[in-house]
Amino acid sequence: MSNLRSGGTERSYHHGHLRHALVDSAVSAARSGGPEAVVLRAATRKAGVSAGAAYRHFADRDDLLRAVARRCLDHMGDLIERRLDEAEPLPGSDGAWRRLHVAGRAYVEFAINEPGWFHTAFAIPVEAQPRREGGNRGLFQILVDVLDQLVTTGAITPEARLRAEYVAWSSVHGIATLVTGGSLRDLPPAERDASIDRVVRSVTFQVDNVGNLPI
Amino acid sequence: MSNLRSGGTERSYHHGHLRHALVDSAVSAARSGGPEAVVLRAATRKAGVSAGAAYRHFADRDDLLRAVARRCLDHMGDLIERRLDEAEPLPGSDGAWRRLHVAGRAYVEFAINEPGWFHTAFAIPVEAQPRREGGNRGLFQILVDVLDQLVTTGAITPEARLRAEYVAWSSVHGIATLVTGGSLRDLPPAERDASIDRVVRSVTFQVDNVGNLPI
DNA sequence: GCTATGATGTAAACGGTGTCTACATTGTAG
DNA sequence: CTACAATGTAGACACCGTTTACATCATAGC
Repeated sequence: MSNLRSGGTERSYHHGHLRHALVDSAVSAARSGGPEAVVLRAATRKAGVSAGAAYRHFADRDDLLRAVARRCLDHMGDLIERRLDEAEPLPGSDGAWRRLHVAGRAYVEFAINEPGWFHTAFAIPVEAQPRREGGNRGLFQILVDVLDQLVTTGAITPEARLRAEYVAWSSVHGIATLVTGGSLRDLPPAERDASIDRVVRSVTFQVDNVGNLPI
Repeated sequence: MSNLRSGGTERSYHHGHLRHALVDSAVSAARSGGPEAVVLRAATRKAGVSAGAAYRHFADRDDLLRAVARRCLDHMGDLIERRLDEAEPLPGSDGAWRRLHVAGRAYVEFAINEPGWFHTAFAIPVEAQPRREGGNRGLFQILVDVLDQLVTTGAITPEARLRAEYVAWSSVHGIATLVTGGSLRDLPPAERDASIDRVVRSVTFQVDNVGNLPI
């Protein structure tokens, strides 16, 4: 199986799809080992190619890591879109609230089921890419759309909409990182799930209430 | 300055405070370079000692990183305690809310002013250590105490207190990570600060409101 | 069809890293 | 004073990212 293309045909001097093969291999490694597991030489080895060959397709290791992170973000977006599609379509503001809730739960669900990919997705900054053919909208855009629906359905005021992305995202991203490898990684599963539920539910109040503190 | 103790005295075969020296050096490196900058060999070099010497004091590199992370957490706790001490002491529930707010702001303040230390603090899981002589209470305990005061002052019900740690911590930790090196790292400072403010303020509503969603 | 050229892969090296092993030196308990 | 445990050294090993000079290939233009 070494030195063969994934198809199984004997390969000649040129690989043909090396860039893709390297990313595939690194994505697979990141799934179980996180960002630290994406290592250039290992990827080239699995592709049956010399180490230097990688530099025909990536400027450096970070460049590969960025490509891997993009794929992880894609997987994440895919799951969230899928969960949104599965959600029962409630009319009006109820539906909008429901979608915010579903998206938040899916975000944490991905982090828990694919911690390696989740950590890799945020291990390196990656500029927003234009929407790919058949790809999802991207994490941030999904969130923006869901929040916009809260306004159009009259669930919240335009004032509450202001910077609501950051509020919602912070909560969900925070609990996801703390629970997967962070300081809360050893929480018993039941307590962990209850905490996630509490946090995701609380996003509602966070987004809905805007204004000055009483003090 | 090489091969000399920090005091300046010529050192003999034994260093005397090597463990401390290595941690100091690594903490200093982490301040500007984050967790990736804590490298064993560099630390031993700066201590004027051979690479292997480190293994008399640390099981491996992660063991050193853990020690560094603890110091970073200490620094974080110190700042938060300081900010809490500086806060004007309001009576009753107003004071309790104020303290929650101040602690949250201090948390993000540390992350922004010391991103290297902040990321190092959470780069590796570190078990809660018993309170050190003269040290702070530890991040989590500070939060617990602040939230308990919300109950004792009657600001929130015991029901709302349940798992409030996770709610408050998630928001604040989330915005801190997103804004320092995360996906929101390029936010213009004004927008960034406004977002932080919005998030920290929203913690109030998050903690205060508990119950089922309308849907 | 032949060939110049750019794209892609190779081989070998470099410096850096974490880690181990066998050995040297030193403080200290008995 | 001496045996021993603690601590530091020297040198090796495998691995990593990265660079350089060179080999092979696809193909555009004659």
